[in-house]
Amino acid sequence: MADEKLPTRAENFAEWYNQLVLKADLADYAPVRGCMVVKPYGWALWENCMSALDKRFKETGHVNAAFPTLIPMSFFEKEKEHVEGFSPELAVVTHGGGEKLEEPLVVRPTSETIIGYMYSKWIKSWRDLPVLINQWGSVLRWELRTKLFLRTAEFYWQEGHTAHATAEEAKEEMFRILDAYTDFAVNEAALPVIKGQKSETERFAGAQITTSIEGMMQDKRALQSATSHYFGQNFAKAFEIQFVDQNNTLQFCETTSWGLSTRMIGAIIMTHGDDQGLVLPPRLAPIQAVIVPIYKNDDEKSRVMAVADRVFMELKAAGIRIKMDDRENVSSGFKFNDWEMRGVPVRVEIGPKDVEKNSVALARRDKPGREGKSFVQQAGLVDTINQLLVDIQASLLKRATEYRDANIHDPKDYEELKQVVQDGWALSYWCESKECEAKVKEDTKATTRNIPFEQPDHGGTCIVCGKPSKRKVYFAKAY
RNA sequence: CGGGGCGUAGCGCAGUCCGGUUAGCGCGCUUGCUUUGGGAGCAAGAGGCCCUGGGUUCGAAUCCCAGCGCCCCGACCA
Repeated sequence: MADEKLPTRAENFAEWYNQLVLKADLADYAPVRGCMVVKPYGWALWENCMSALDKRFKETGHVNAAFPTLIPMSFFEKEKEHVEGFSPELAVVTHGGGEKLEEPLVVRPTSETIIGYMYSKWIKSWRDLPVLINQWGSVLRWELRTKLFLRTAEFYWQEGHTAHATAEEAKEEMFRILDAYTDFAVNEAALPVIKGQKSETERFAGAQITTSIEGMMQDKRALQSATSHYFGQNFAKAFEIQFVDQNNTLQFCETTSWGLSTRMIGAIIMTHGDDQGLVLPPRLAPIQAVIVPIYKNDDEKSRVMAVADRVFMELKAAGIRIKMDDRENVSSGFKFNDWEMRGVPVRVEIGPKDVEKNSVALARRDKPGREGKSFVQQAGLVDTINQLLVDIQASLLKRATEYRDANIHDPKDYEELKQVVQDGWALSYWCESKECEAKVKEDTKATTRNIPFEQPDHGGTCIVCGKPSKRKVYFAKAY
């Protein structure tokens, strides 16, 4: 329950975030270091993310399945880059049933290996392709520094794994999913993310191409919100995923994988939240509107509740996710603050005055104080609230987009780049050499986020070394 | 793994330097009454292996030794 105020975002953004997650009742710390418990309210938000994404996966021909949590250790040694990338953060099971295991088992940090192994058994012919499987589950990475939702040891996500006959098809798949992620982020979560390709240093262990969507948080740090990878034949060769093509020739498959995690919830919090607490986009909010009935005595209570109950039934019947706050032991003022902390988009206040005037008071979460309050007729309330939810969704996206654009800079030279990435992003030409990338990181702690697909129609010169450069890249400090 | 901080009621802390009867405070919780349009008030209650183990002492939350755990800042990462 929201029992006291948050630090302001300006005061201490990190602490604002930590306390908000707990006070909005999204999650709690688990007894194991770095692990979190996702509480019912947080899980309801994740469920809404899941169904919006799952719908998009199904629409593009994907099916769900479930692969095991435990993976033989030897699987990780089959792909060189993959093992280098993941071995430091593996959790390993060495005993079972009271006996030491012959081969240690890894708690999956990601499932390319086990799924690759299974695909090698399932795929024989070009007729078996493509295989388009997704799984919803959790994975475990022994992270050294954790933060609720942004980086926990165990986290919930979906991971899609696909196998194709040709490189073209596999790359198309990677982009198709990246587009689905972007559509979800923009139109469901109201996050104006940027699509692009990761640099060689930043890409996934074992991938040939990694693409990502990147969002700007209110502290102007970047958050990689989802990734989609093209592996070429790397995993197919490591796990012998082969098929006979139409010319009766044995070929290796081309594979992809892609994932979006509960980290998305962190992105929503840090993009839309304000000093009063969470602000949820209506399309994903577990509760879209809450009714707070206000009364002084039994007589008022019976009159107010008659109206409140009727309004509740109407809104519910119209498909609005509605909650009645009929708690008797806390004041109205407390309830207002409590629901603001939890980010409910619309609050419906109904008191004796409203009963008399056939009105209700509406408060929209995206606009604080008096500005967000309006007094409307009970008649037509379903339409009024539906419209308000649409408005809020749009205004959150607009606000976040304007904020992002206002904080992306085009520095003139390297000196200016060093300055702007301290409190914003730079979009600059880069020669794509590791040396220049490393220099920026060394000097500023900013890394390349991605090379956006939208590029100017002409090249330029690298902001670091001055050599000719074809494409611009985003530099930013990241989570 | 380096640097810093901290383990005392469900949560947040004081008390520890300088050992001494019954270990406090705020919030929360329980019960009752009054309240309720922006975080209510009063009253009465419940709730403690003072992180663990060992030592010093007539006596340890307090001093000493060892261990465990957590948080923050770095290196590593969705």
